Amino acid sequence: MKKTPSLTDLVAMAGAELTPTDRRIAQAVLAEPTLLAFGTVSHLADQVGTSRPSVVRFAHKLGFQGYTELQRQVRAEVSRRLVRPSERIRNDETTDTSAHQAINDAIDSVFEIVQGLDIAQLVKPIVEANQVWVLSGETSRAGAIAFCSGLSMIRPNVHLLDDRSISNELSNAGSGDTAVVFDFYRYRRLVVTATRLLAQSGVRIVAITDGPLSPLVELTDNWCEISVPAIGPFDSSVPVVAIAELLVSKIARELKGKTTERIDRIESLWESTETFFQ
Amino acid sequence: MKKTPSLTDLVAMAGAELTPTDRRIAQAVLAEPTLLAFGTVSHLADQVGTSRPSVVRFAHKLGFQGYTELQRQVRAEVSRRLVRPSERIRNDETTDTSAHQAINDAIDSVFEIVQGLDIAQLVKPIVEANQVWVLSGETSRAGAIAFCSGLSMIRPNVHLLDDRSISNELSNAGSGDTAVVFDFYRYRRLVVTATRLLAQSGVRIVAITDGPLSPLVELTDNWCEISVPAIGPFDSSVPVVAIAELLVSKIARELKGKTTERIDRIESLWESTETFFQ
DNA sequence: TCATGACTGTACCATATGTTACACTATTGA
DNA sequence: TCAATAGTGTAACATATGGTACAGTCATGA
Repeated sequence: MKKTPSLTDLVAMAGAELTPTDRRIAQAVLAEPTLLAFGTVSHLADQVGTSRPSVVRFAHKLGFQGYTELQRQVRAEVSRRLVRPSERIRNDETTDTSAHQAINDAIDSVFEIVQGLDIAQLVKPIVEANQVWVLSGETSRAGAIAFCSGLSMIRPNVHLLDDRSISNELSNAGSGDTAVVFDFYRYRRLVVTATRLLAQSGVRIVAITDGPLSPLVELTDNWCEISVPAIGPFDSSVPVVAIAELLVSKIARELKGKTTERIDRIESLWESTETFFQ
Repeated sequence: MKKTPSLTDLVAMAGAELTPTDRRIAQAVLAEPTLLAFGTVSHLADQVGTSRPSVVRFAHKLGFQGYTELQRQVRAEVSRRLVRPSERIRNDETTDTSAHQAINDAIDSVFEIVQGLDIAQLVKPIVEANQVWVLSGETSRAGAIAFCSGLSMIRPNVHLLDDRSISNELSNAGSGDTAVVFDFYRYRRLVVTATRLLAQSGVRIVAITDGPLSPLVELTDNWCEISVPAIGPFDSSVPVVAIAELLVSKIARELKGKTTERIDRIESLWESTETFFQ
């Protein structure tokens, strides 16, 4: 029992009482629903090769008061198809595992971005950099930590800047370096201004942030958008950590030969200082 | 080099020269592109709470001759998404998809644990604690950061112990306190020994670790098992961060009313120190 | 053959829509 | 404090749009 019958259903219902012209319209519209979702009466009429009134009559036959109403119906249908499949499920079953869903969606979108976007754009400056400086806001701190932790294993000269070290260390950065900045809405003033300073001194910027409206975006072309879900009342850093680790793995692949050597070195260093328990 | 820049790209390009109203429009449109694809100037203006001319000006700022042209662009973008919704599967780099799978599985198991296990066992000592001490190994550092960051918002006396502070601070811990320890295979010697010392001085231990064989397990009954997936050649901290944030949200629910007062204080502090950019 | 009815296009209208010019307001800098 | 400027809304306008009445066309049956 559907509350809203689909366009196909409506055409089927109208069925027998459709005139030849109606059928041509139906055919066109079923093949390309955007004609109806986006187009005007005139446009659709032209496409089908008929007159505007015929289109309106078609809408009447389908049980609508006019073209406008039919269009509204089709647009709703199209909108539903646009949202992510998992979201569709969530909307259907109102479970209270919303945090779980939100995180899964966010993770999915992270991988989507990594595959779709030109990730090499983000990786290249980090690989080539003389020194790498990492900055982060509050919710993104965990991501920055994960990034530094991983990146330190595969290349030298990785520095994590926090509130204390930032003012001292900033002067050591210069042309040939790259700064990787993690920050999200309620963008931290200190982080933004520091990034701006770095950009001005010729440091290449790679930004992980939450959208084109972020103040970080205007400082670089190498940025990537991450959506931040909520766990309970707080913003989650899970997706940030995920993208951070993905970046590291991409960089590792790029560095190839040099990488294994360095990891071995670090591992032996750790073992010699008895950092590990087993 | 994209032939047709996406809406996101366009907003990013316009960047700095967007007025506050422009940004409100951009935000609305990025969150819900159908507003632009389907809606009229009036409708969008109403949704955003502005006037029609502002919407048209927004289109101009993005480099279009008018709203109509901007709409055409967005419709094309939306149409593309309708035709091939499986754009995600396009690139099949096996490393990514397997990492994706691994992370999703790990996240799933985290939520299973949280729902299945008696999570109250972990939450209770933290809620009741006089002071909370947080320790972590290397891969779990990000989780510890996330945990501290969240927990500090909702209760006082949360201390993150790192290699430097651990020897000094350890003596401040005692009966009535709780230590939350994150550590995984290749257990960090410093963390394990410190935890043992804490346990001996009557500090309650909550451990997030990787199984019953962990040296942390023999120090407490309040522990929970997390599986660590791999992203490329590295261990991922994503599940640790997830469980950390889930713990925080559970604790927040437990503390209920007491938290709001503290959060308000922190907020006003942030405001007076102008911590944030916007 | 004509009459009937269904089907389709033309002509027209009220309204909604995108757009522009202009006026008002708030903010900035001297 | 005042002038200048950027930002935003009001008013007006030409056009596009959905809708309807009416006329023309075609097929069918007597």
